[in-house]
Amino acid sequence: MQADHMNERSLRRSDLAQATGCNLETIRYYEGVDLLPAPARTAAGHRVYGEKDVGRLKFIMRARELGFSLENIRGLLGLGDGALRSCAEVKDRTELHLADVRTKIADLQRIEAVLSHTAALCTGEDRPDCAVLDSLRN
Amino acid sequence: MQADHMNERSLRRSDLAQATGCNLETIRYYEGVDLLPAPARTAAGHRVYGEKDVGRLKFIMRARELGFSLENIRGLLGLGDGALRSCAEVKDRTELHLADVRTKIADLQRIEAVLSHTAALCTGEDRPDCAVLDSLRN
DNA sequence: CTTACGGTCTGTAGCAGCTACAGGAGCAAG
DNA sequence: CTTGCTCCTGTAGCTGCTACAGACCGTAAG
Repeated sequence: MQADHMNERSLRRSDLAQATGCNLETIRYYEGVDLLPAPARTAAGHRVYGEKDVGRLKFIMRARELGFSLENIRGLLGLGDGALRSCAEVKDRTELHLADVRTKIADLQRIEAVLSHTAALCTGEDRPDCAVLDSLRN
Repeated sequence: MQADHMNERSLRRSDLAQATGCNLETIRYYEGVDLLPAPARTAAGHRVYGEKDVGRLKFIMRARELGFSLENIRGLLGLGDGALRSCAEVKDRTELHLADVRTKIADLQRIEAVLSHTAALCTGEDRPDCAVLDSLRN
């Protein structure tokens, strides 16, 4: 990291990784799938990033933590099919995603119920028959 | 489907798919990854299945529905590193998986909380600023 | 100046767990 | 015999990375 001209620091790829907590290779991957813009290069071809890239990558990572797909994030970033027009569109996408998350929670809760029920039936003894296997066999 | 010799019906791959609800190609895939045994073949090389295969595939599918990985299912089926010895081992695996499921539920619930909170802040108006995006930007 | 050690570059293969094709052969009915 | 379906194999694609190999580059020590 070194001073550039005014207040833009120049970051190497490893600096960007460090600044965001993102994996080094993932940065290159995100560039490849058009989530991060192709950065400037040094004469030798090394990528040079700035503060804007830090912000954008952090945005992406936070959205990933919330379970948005890369496709969805492209939408949130205003890429893809035309720029995002309004708050209303973002809200729509968010609510669709929220519905998805709620469905997943419900599914997992059903699974949790079945698993905890059958596990409770297990004696834990050394016999070869097993309540879990029986329930899977029907 | 036709009578074989005694009470074993012979099933083609499509019959097995139909009988279990499994995708046709997935059956071949499961054979490739050693979840289903390589079946007998007709003279022309077509796979021939029996009732045991139906049971085994149904077992696999039910375990998949409960979120077990193929690796785990191999374990439950007594493949992999030596046959499964006892009910106790199955119970162990089940409880490990159960813990995993509970962790995923907790994660998704945190996500749900954040998403529903930020979505609620949205006015849904046509202005370009957005509570969701702001929260992602920090 | 040279040498060593790291960083960076590219492209590609690998992970799970399928799904879907292409291109060829077989089989049953009309 | 031909039509139309199934079946066969192998391989590529999907998501979201991660991890190499092999080639450069850049810097600091000796």
